Amino acid sequence: METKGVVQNARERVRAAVSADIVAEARRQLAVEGAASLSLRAVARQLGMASSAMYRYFPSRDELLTALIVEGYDALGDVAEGAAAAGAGTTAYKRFRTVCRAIRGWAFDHPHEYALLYGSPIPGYQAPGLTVGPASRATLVLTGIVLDAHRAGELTVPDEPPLARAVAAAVRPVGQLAMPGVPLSVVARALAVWTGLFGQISFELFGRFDGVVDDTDALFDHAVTLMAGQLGLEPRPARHG
Amino acid sequence: METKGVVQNARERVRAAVSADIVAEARRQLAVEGAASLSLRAVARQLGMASSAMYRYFPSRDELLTALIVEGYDALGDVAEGAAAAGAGTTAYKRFRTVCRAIRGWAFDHPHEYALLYGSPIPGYQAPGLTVGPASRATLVLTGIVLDAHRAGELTVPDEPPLARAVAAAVRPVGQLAMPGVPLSVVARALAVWTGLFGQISFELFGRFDGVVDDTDALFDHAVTLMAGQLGLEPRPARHG
DNA sequence: GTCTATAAACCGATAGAC
DNA sequence: GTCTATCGGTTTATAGAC
Repeated sequence: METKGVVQNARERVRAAVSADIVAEARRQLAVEGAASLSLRAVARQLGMASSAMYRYFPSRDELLTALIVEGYDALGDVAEGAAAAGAGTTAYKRFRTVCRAIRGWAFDHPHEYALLYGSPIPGYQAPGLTVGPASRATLVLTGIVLDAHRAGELTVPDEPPLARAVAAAVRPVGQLAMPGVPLSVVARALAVWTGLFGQISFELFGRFDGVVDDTDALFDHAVTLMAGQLGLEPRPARHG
Repeated sequence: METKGVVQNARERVRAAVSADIVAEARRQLAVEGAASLSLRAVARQLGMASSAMYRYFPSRDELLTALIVEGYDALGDVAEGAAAAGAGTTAYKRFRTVCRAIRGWAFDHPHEYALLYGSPIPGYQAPGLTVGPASRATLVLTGIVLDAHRAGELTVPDEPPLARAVAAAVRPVGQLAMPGVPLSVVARALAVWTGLFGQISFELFGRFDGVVDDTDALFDHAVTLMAGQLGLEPRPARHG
């Protein structure tokens, strides 16, 4: 029993190592070529393996893609969480800026991975359920800042007409899940900021600003300022109310 | 001379017709399969042509892609301009809503074409210069609304700290081009709204709201309301000042 | 300008020996 | 679990007859 256990552990370890090599090489190719032209054969070739050997590790190309997607979401999640942790103790406003900039930084360092996560869907590929956990990490960091700000009284609830009933119903579930206690109007704004942030990054990364705006660094910083304002996050926290 | 001219015209007409057929079929396939798997051969097969015959019309796959992109921008531009024209005479606020909804509607009717225009860049494909004209049509409709609102005094210039110098410098050129006379702070907000609009549509279309928000219709309408507010467009125009 | 034929690749996936 | 060999398909692009 003991021996078999050891062997099995050794085997599993080797298997895990090879599996990691495959994902690493796939990620390398993704970074160069993009997701569309990722192929099992090319990965196998580069690794000196037979293409058929891949199927012991990934039953299909889509499984490999899923692994890459999960890895990407986790990498981005790490970055976002790290930035938030580094900003612990400062204002929510400052933390928000830091996290936004960190997310953008990761996107620029890994453009193809970013495109894999937030760009066009890959035709014929359906993401399995296990991607939703890692996918929500970066988002939860942002909503967490809003939640913290609200609890700390650093959040100026905007003065606006009440939400239409359909809007309130639409945002209530995600609000209760990610920002319990935060007014639904702020939840709706947080969703708009969330899409705005990734819209900004995507526009930059996908070249939509080419020939329109040169200094996209400055533009991004200003966009983040506008987003913070939309959320009611002020540079100097308002008096607690 | 005359005869030759007629023949040449007839030839050109046939050529243009076949060329249009090719683009139409390619667009049909794009709608089903997505841009990544668009192939000259498949188009030829469906049209009953030899694959080699395609090269008389499009010297490479990229040229066909360019034709599709230009066609897509023009279709979206038509929709946006049509919506703006239909809203002529009403408030800028209303026109803005109508145009946003029209753009979203087109995107949902042509998801793959939208992805081609506003999704991940296609690896290895470089858009030639002649796409920038059609590409800017929809955008100019949006900036045109802001410009009109400003001229009509329907635009409440937001109360905010002055722009950082780098931001002002970054947005000045596009402001002078698309919204001459409009304060740069509003130009910057218009850019943010522009990215926010397409970010919202992309998030919806690419499934980023799946499991987060169900009623994306209501969410979109509310997002547009927030955007209008950001621009200083109010449902009831403020007193001219 | 359209055709056949072909070159020279590529792909995912599987069968079966070892 | 890795290999060879293969199936059955795909692609872009070109050559040359008609």
